[in-house]
Order: sequence, then C-alpha cells, then structure tokens
Amino acid sequence: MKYRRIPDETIQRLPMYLRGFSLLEDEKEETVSSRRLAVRLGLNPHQIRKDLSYFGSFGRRGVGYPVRATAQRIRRILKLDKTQKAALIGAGRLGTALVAYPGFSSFNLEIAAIFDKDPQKIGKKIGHLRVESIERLSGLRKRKIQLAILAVPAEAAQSVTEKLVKAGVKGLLNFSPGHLKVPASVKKIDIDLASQLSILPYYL
Amino acid sequence: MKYRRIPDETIQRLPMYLRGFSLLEDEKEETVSSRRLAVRLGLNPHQIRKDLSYFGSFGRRGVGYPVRATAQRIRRILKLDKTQKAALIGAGRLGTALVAYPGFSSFNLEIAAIFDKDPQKIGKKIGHLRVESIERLSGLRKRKIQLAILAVPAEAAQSVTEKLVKAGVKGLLNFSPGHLKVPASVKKIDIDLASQLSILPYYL
DNA sequence: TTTTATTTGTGCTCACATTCACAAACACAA
DNA sequence: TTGTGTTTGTGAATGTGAGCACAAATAAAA
Repeated sequence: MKYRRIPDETIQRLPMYLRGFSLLEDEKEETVSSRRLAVRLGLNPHQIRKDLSYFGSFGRRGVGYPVRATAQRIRRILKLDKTQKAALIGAGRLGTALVAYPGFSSFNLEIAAIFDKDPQKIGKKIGHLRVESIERLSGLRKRKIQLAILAVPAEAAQSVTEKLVKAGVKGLLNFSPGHLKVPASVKKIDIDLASQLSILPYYL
Repeated sequence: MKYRRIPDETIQRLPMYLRGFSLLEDEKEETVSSRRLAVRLGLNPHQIRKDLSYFGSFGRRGVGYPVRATAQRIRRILKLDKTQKAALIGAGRLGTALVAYPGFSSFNLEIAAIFDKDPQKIGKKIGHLRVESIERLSGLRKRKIQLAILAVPAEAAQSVTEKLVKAGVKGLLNFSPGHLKVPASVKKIDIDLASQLSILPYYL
C-alpha cells in the first residue's frame, strides 16, 4: 500500500487488537481470521484488516493472521515489546487504585514511581513503592520515565504538568477535569470520569 | 436550522461546555462569547457554536451566551437538572475510589448503591453506603436506578451486565476490559484504563 | 440616524474515517 | 492440474464530523 497517514483512531484500536491476539496466544491458537477476531472483539472485519494493513502485510490470504507473530508485531508498533515505566502523580484514592490495577502488566506497563505533595503521604508505602515528594519530579529524566499518570485535584493539575514537561515527560494520562495546556511535543490523553458518566442520562 | 441528527461527538462535548458555564456561573459572569469560552476550554469557537446550535438558539448576536440560562439549558438536555442515581458494581479499589470521587456531584450525579459478590465485603460501609449482595440487583428498578458503573473483574463483567439489563439499567459505564454485549436499547461507555495508557508509548 | 465593531447561527466545503467490493493469494480436494 | 472455497490487502465509494465564511442581529459610538 502506498504511504498513508495512520489515523489516530487506528492507533487507539491497536491495544484492543493486541488484547485479542494475546488471549488467542494463551489459548495456543496458531492463526485467526479477521472474521473470527471481529466476532470476539465486537467490531467488523474490514476495520481490523484496514487498520493492520497500515503497518504492512500481517496475514496470509486464505489462512488468516498468525497469532503469535502478529501479537509481537503490534507490541513492537506500540513500543510495548519492552516494559514501559510510568510515574503516578497523586497518591489519593484514585491513584492508589491505579497502582493496584492488575490490567497494566499484561501490556508491559509498570507504575514505577509515585509522587504526592502532601507531607503526610510522603514516605508511605503503596504496593511496593514509596510515595516521593513532588519536588523530586525533576529526577524522572535520569530514571528514564517518560510517561505520567496525573491523578491530582484540578487546581494542581496545570502546575504539576509543567513540572512534568520540564522533567522530560512525553506522554500524559490525565484524570484531572478541565483543560490542561501541554506543548505539542507531548501526547496527552484525557479521562474525565464525571464527564463520561454524565453523558449517560442523555440517552435515557 | 433544519433538522439534523445530533452527532455523538456533540453530546460528548456537552459536559465540557457545562463545566465551563458552571464555573462562569460561580464567577458571577453574566454572558460569555464563544471565543472566550473556547480559550478556557482549549477548543475552537466554531465548534462550540455549531454544537449548541443543534439544540436551538442559545445566545444573542453581538453579545454572547447568557451564562446562567445556558448552563441550565445544557443541564436540561443532559437530564442533569435532577439528580441522577447510579449503582456501582464492584467494591474493589477502583470502585471504592469512585465512591469517594468528588467530581460527580457537580454534575448532579450520585452513586446511590454499591454491590459486590464477595461475602466478605457485603455489609461493609463505603462512604455512607453499605455494600449489598449482587443478588439484590433486581431491586434496582424499584429504586429507580437506571445507571450503573461496572468495576468488576473481566470474567464477571458479562454475567453482571446481563443481570443489570434485566434489572432495567439503561446506561452503563464500563471499566472492565474486553468486549461486553449489551442490547441496542442500552447505552454503554467503555473506559479501558490499560488500553488508554498503552497508547502513549506509541507517540514517544 | 448612520457607522463601526461584535458575535451568533448556519449552509457549504473539506478532510478524514469507515465501509464496501473485488482482485490476488492461498489451501485443499478431486 | 483444475476447481472450489477462504481470506487478505487495498483502491474506491460512502458517510460524517470539523472548519470556514458570511449573513443576520445586536450594541454602542458618532
């Protein structure tokens, strides 16, 4: 296929595909067709094929996609073939829940540091990590942590973000409500829990 | 404007607009132009105007949007002018964090019941609510709870969902990974935390 | 009243994602 | 070797949302 810009939407679906392939890997399946995979994931086969084709030829016609190889290739694309470390900012309830969240490890994601402003929390253990002072964010570059999860109150979000950017963070998963300004070089994903829930009543 | 289908994307932005208007309400602002609001929210004025116009005429030319009235109108559209009750299923760490989450109340959203399967957790207090047995989900209809937040392990998600649908739930905020089958009459929003985080490394 | 500066509301255009349709590639049986 | 049934990969068609430009409406100054 001639070069075409890869849609963000495609990138966003890759983790879903990866989860599907990983599960099939565990089930010792050798190959899977786009049709079978589509049924499992609840979407349509055309989209799976088109999405994967952006990254080259993955499957064999008449056969399907080789499970193990394709899983590995998607991991490579998403840079999940090596463990990716993320810093968590905010050791409140949500932050604590995220540390214990079991879903990250299957994607080779690891929360490798926790920061908080509150002196009461600093030094405390959460999981197997100790909460560090927010003053130590500047050490992230040395520790090769380029991802951050922001779970602080809205008022603190912008100033913490600026510290993170200075510390070399390139990807941000933001749970704080409201608009966060980041340089174009930083990829930001917003998860606004209250907004998400408040959409539902509309459809009642 | 002649009738046009309202895009889902527009609905998804309404909570953002509502938060903007609510804040301006607190600041005792009388009116706001799409331009000023756009700066605050970090998006463009055309989109705000187009989105609002789907629901009729909101503002006055040369002046802007009346803050209080527009906020109230958006609340009405989203059915947030009355408190909306939601049930939380799954009293794990994530569920517990959600109960304490302060962001819901400003949208008139309330977690009004908590359910779990684990007998160890049933009867325990979380916030000011007691954890109930999952067997009691069928009582949701009588309690007029039509929204549910699903924070259970992936294995349990489908069966719980079916119980919820039977109990008359019409809107579902799903934190469980994987594909969940729901009837077309039920609106489902998925928040897959691991998938979201795993998108970030791609952009490094 | 007239002019100037704003600002909304909306038809239109453009860009882009999704879906379709089909040729090419493969497996396997006859 | 030929034929049949799959399945991928992709150009093309379709559908849809975002961005734009501008007329209409308003306020305030001249």
